[in-house]
Amino acid sequence: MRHKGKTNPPGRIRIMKSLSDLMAEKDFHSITTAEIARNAEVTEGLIYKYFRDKKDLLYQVLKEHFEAFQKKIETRVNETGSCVGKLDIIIYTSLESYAANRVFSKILLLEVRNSLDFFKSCAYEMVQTYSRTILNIIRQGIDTGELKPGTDPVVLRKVILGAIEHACLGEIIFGRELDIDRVSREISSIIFQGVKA
Amino acid sequence: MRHKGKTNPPGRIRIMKSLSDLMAEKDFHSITTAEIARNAEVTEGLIYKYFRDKKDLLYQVLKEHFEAFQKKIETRVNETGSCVGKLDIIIYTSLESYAANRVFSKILLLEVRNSLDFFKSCAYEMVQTYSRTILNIIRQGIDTGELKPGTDPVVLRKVILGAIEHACLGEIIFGRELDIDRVSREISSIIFQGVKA
DNA sequence: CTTGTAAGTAAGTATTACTCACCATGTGGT
DNA sequence: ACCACATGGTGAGTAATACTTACTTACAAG
Repeated sequence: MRHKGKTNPPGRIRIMKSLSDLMAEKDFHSITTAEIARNAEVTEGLIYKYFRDKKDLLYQVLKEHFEAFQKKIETRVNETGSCVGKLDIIIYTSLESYAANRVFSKILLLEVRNSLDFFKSCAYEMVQTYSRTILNIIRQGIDTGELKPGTDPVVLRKVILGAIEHACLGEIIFGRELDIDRVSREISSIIFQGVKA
Repeated sequence: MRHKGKTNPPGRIRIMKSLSDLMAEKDFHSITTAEIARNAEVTEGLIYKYFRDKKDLLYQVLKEHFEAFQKKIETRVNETGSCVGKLDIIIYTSLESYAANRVFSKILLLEVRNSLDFFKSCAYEMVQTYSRTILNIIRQGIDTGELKPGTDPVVLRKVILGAIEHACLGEIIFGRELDIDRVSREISSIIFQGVKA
């Protein structure tokens, strides 16, 4: 019989912590269930009491992280009224968050995408929330006339999200440094002012 | 003893074709070597005669697709002299290529990234070539004054690549339709003219 | 006191990527 | 002609891994 999710027993917490820790060292695929269990000081079987499978465990760990991230975004965004300012903040905060938390960034940008399961998971719901936040700000900006009328909000969001993610890729993959201030300013400038002379 | 790569025997071709076909149906991780072999009508052992491991096979399949793509980009780009025009073409051709070849796109955008091995593979070399092509065009555009002076070429490239990739994600993952003409025009407009009113 | 259920265990099992020893067929050198 | 040897291919392994199942213990409510 599987767990119903009504309580949060110590074993479950230890397992999630264990995976979270192990991910700092190596990538998800090369972490074994045996290792997770050993590290959490529980038996392998217990993992499957609380999680459908290894991926499900990953998604739940990810979800926790996203919730914290989303909260930070929302409080910061409310510090300004301007739409362009809000988007600036999102770009900056996202880069900052990716840089400060490489483990999760690596998982999000490189690891989870390979399975369609992710896009049905609770973790992906958090991504959608984040994504929707951006879309709402854009729509608002078009309404208030801050952004060019006729701009396609969905495409603009894609450009913003794509820019953010791609900007971090080099750092995540090769461990390169990222000048958050400069790069986020540059991205904002390109998207808001354009690059054509 | 492993294969030296001097010839291209039928078994090898069948194996690559087999994986390529299977990828249209499911994701790489859930395709088994047994399945690949059965589908190619060879034995499992033969796979390891021609490929170091399962991933190596994947990379070689990817590389083949990428070579064709790169050729198309290069001939089209040379049809115009303007830098903005060249970048327009790259955006359009990339979207078109992603849309026309979903299997290849799925591998590139979702599957290969999860392993650091990819970034040392022959397939990644093709990505770098593509990436460098864009960078050179941008640099040229700044020199000729077509693009704003002071633009960071590397960041601009990140924005362009990110926009292209993110634009295709929805289609690849959820099988949604993509209006290539409209979206590529919109991306170009955002990046070149900006969105600030 | 009993009944039910949640927490946790221990010993599997099926599957999977990968290996290795072997066979068959040409092909070139002496 | 005969040997050496590389190439193309086989099939029966093996170790490791994700996941299962049957079980025990603890304990709270009625």
